[in-house]
Amino acid sequence: MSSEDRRLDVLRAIVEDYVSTNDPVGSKALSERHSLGVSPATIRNDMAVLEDEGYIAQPHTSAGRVPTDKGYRLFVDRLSAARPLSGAERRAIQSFLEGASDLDDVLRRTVRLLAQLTRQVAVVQYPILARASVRHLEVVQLTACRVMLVLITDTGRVEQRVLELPGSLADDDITELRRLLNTHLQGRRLADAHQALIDLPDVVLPVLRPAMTTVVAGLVEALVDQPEERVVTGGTANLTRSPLDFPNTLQPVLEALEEQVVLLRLIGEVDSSTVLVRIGEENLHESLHNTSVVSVGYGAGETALGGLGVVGPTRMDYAGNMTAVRAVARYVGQLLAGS
Amino acid sequence: MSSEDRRLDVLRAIVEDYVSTNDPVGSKALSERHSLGVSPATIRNDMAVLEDEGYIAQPHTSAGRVPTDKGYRLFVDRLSAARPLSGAERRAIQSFLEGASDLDDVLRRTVRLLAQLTRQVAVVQYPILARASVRHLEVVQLTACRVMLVLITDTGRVEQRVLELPGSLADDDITELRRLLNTHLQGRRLADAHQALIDLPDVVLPVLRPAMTTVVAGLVEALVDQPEERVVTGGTANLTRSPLDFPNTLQPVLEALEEQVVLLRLIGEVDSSTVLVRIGEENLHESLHNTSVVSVGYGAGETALGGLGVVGPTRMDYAGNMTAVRAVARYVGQLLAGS
DNA sequence: GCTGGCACTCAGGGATCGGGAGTGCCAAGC
DNA sequence: GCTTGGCACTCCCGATCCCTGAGTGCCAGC
Repeated sequence: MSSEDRRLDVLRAIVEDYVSTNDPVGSKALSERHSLGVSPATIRNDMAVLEDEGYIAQPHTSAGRVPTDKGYRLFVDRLSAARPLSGAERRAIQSFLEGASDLDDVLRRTVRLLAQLTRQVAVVQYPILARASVRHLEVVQLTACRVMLVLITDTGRVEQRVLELPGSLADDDITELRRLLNTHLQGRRLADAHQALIDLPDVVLPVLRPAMTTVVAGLVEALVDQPEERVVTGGTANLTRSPLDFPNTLQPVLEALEEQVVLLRLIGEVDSSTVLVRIGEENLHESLHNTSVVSVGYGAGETALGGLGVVGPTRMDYAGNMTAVRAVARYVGQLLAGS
Repeated sequence: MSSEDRRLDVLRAIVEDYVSTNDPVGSKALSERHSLGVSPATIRNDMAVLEDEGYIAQPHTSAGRVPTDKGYRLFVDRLSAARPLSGAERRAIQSFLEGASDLDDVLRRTVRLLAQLTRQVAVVQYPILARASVRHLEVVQLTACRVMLVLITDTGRVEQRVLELPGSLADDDITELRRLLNTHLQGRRLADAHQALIDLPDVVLPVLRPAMTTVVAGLVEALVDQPEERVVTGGTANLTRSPLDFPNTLQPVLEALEEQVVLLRLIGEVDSSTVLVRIGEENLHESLHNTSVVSVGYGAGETALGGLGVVGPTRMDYAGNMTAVRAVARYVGQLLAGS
């Protein structure tokens, strides 16, 4: 084992100890708790090097060392074998998710499960509209010239939208509208639906044309141009578990977690199915500079249906959380693909 | 002015000062900041009486006085004229709520608005299903023997439910099912729909009977027996604004606020349109024993469509919050009635 | 390159102490 | 009989000080 390797071991040990105790860790304690095979003095030398390289820091002179963001980053990158799920966890996941009826229910359970498994704040994104395809499009007349469009996707999402029509429509017209929309859109991916929608007003009876134009405009705007992505969060109470992690910075974190936009950027950037870890200042949003985010895409195929993940202090159990996030994503992916 | 009246004035002054400063308030400071027309010594005597009667308490000997739950209660009960909304607030409400498209949007904006106006945690309940009536019921076929029921109510709620049918159905059967359900249910209140539903399988062609029975059972269970009520919350970051209010008790409060059940009991018990205030231990849920809840029903008619309110420290601006909650409820009521 | 020894540095935790705000009580006054 | 000024008393809070102990960096020896 080269001295380089041992230094990495020391870093790993520091991270592990610090994560579990929340105290700056010193050379003596390290040599006692881990069998590194060298004396505290040697560890001290290694620590000095690690500090020079920016992987650890000491809060004040004569205190132990604490991993920096860069240190956590190296630790995470070096994380080789993911800890497998325990049987209990496996059962927990299954029993938690089975029996869910609709999409809302599935995601609510998922976020709860994830928060419970990781003891962090959990965030789950609804299946991305753009990547879903149309299962059904319902047109419900509210008043003479107001209709509600209800879109149902193959991922189970139900989106509604109220539109004001230029003129009043009869029942038959509504039926015709519905029929046309469905024959042209059913099975199509929303991302590809734009052209089909644009062409629709031309194939319609002149009487219906103004209405159809409005409906198409509404659909394009609401579902293609600015598709409304949604997320659910849970377990925010976990942020307060160790008050030391967020001395005075809890408020901005909570505020950030209430912003759908922020969360979407946090969780929704996952393309593939590899777990993504953002540590401390790697997060773009300033309020989250002392949090870490572990996220992954879920979905059956190669492109993710959506993302999910957890947010917590940089001092978190990365290995455990990565395993949990990955496992939950797989289960949810199967569940949603099967429905 | 009797001495009894003056004591109430003293109590009011104590509450006001304590709410704004968060410091136990003493007799001298009180006589300086309020023109009570008597000397500190007299105020001390009144305070002694108020303490005997349990309206105020001192954290420790030789400290100022702090209102007790009972004191806040008396203060709130004595609150006569509600402070009118300022023009700015009025405009804020209108601009915040206008332009909302669908129900989700309205409620999201409402909760945000309420949190912003009161600087507390805001909770808004979705219109209660049982008090809504059916606008449309859609049946969407997922696979040969799985259908998704989508209920749209007159309050704009869209509820989905996936059902497993006993046998496979053809397209025509689905259409017939949909037609039957809608002709029998449209316009009916969900609370009254039970009987109509039960009778449905009998008026249907024998081929459809098993499917109809399943659908009816599903509907009855999901929408009448255990209607799924929902709430949205916002502004939880406000809980951390004054860390002194929840020294170590923030976690249980956050946990309680994540429980739909707890929130529903908190907000959903409003029947009329009078503002309800729950102070400290008046709240049934133990974790909320040092919070106060201000809630009211919203809705156009005499029976509330749902409830909304705010949760905050017992040391809150009751008058202001009651006004804000009442005003927002009125606007939301109008908005939902008009759609 | 590892190790034991040693001097040095501070953060954190009592212990001490004084100031100041607040109280309760009492006797005098309107 | 209420109100008021005076006065002794209480005790929280913040500042100060000290000291202990964990931890470090460096150096000489193996």
